[in-house]
Amino acid sequence: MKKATIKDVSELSGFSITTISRVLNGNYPVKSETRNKIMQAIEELDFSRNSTARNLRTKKSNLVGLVVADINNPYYSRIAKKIDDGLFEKGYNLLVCNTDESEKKEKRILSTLQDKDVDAIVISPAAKNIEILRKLNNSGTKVVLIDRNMGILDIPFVGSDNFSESKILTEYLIQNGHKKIMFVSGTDTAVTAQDRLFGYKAALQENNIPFEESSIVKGYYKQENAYENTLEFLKENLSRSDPYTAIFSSNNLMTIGIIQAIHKMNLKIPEDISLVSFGQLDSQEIIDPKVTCIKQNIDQLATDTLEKAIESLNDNNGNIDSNIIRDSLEIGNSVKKIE
Amino acid sequence: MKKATIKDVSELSGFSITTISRVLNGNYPVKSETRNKIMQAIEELDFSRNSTARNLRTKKSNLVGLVVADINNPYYSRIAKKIDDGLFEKGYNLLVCNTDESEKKEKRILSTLQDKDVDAIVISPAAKNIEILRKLNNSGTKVVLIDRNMGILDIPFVGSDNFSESKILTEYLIQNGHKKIMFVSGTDTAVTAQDRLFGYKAALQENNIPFEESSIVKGYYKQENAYENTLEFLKENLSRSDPYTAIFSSNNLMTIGIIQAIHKMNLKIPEDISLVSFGQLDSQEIIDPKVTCIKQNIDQLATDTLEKAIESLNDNNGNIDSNIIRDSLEIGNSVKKIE
DNA sequence: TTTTATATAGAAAACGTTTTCTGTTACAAC
DNA sequence: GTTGTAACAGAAAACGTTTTCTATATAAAA
Repeated sequence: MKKATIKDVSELSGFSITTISRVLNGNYPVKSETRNKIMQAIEELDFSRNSTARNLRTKKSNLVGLVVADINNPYYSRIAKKIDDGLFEKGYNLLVCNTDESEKKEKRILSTLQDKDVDAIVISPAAKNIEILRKLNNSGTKVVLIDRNMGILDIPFVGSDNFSESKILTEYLIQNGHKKIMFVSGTDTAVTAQDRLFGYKAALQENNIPFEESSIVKGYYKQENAYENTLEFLKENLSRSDPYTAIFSSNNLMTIGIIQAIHKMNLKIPEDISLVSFGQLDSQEIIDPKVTCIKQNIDQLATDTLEKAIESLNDNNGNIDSNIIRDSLEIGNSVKKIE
Repeated sequence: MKKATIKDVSELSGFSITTISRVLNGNYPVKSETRNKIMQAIEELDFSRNSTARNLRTKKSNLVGLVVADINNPYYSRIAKKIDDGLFEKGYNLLVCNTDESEKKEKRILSTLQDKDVDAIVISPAAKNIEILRKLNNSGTKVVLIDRNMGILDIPFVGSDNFSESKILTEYLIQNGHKKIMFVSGTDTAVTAQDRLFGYKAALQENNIPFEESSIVKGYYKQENAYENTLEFLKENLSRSDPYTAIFSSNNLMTIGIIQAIHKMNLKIPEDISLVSFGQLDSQEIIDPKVTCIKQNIDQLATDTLEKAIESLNDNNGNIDSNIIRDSLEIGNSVKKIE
């Protein structure tokens, strides 16, 4: 059973292809009698437009690419959901792509998306593929950066003030008496990872606490890596003369890995070690312990991103404004006050 | 800066459009000298194929639609991730769509996907849009059902044996002395919801425990609904002469809502009330309490689904086999043994 | 030598739409 | 009456590919 085309509708109804198209698009006067006959033929043939042909002619795909590290991260899946909902209402569909934090994969994805003629790309860049993004943006594919601006200032961006918030989170630990704070870092190439580290360092410095390179454990924004490397770190920590008393996790996924590592070592939070997290855990309230964290305003982020995306799809005067989301410090019971 | 087309490559290199296409596709002999010159022109122009035009001609979109209730549910996002990874390697991209368990929205989505000429649809149907799915499948768009087979037997399916596993889970409660077991149900239209209910009923019956209609709380597979309705139920439960001692949650999301409701009532699990869940919670091990559940073998499900999808994309002899995933009963500490 | 196959390449058709031209007709304005 | 304008309709071009035909030169087979 082959799908009917406009031509079939034309033949059945006796009107030209042009007129069928006009009925479909409603952008040109058509006698209502004509329209009715055509509608009837459409009904009869169960016709619906082939959007590939349509896209070719109109140079619009009604496709938006969403490029994130991992759709399985609730942070991104919540964003995906909201954006998909909003765009679907506007007639767009979402093409979801996972970079796995790999620069190479991101390159391939962007190239694919360009070939697919997506109208816009919403991306949380894994790497500094700045030139590619800029080229896309200039060639008519609207780009919206989320979460990580990569220092690109001429493309609209929505995300957190990672530096300041990371500093606040670190200060909270310091206020509670912690001086030896281990830092589990994110992907080297991600700007957020750097900014969070800088925020941490700034807090130390302002409080005259020396920064040690050895405080940094690489977690690459991944639960698995955070688990393994934290576990190793904790083992060594046992034999230190001045052990670390707190851990700063750079994102939500790694926090889970870190908690697992702590459990594995039979340590208790916060009695044996304190923990704070940049980014909340999903269904925080049923997790033990309740982790003190920077609670990211994901709904706001998603809403703003959606708005920016739609805006850029509609008009062509590129609005380059950045949109900094205000997150909040949420106090849990994962930090012990020490002297 | 406009994107270069084959025509531009043709003009720059001096060869015909046909030959360019052949170099691109490598399906026809081309002198290596010619090829080199053309490759050079391609490089120079930074040319890449317009896949819309390509799709129109070849009648392939290299697009696969993934239709699920909510990509934000870790169950689905894990599946999405795995399928996306696998399909990307094969040159396909994933179009993610959320039905929100709405039959109407699902209809719109399927219609859109058909217009977009997707090569295949992987769907966990929200409603019994059987005819639509069948029509799609017959018209050349491969369909793979996941999680919910909707009683459609002529379309490949991958999912759990909801009836049996639900029965096992209920029996576990019964073995621990529970007789008054509240059941939080899923979406009425979803087959899984029915099967899980039937499994629960079967277990009661085999153990000579009368089934009461009032034991059922509607949760619609949504955290929010489960929270609210369970909360109400628990309030009433306080004043019962023979209070319910256990709760059976039909899926992972609702389990979270139920735990929240229990916490809200200042009740303790399992001391005050026992809880089992069909479907595990994400990062189970850091959640308090560890919920006894049917742990769904999501990786297996995703792998098998991917395999079936690729298989159906490649050849045309529709393999209709069902693929029942074996899940496991995972014992936590959320069930109290009573006399 | 003649035939047959093979490597190579281009012209043109085709995919299913939208859009640009062109052309009627009817009717108002002068 | 002519002219101008709006409503309506179709023919044909265009979007950027792939594929089918057709054609030439060369090499292998007869």
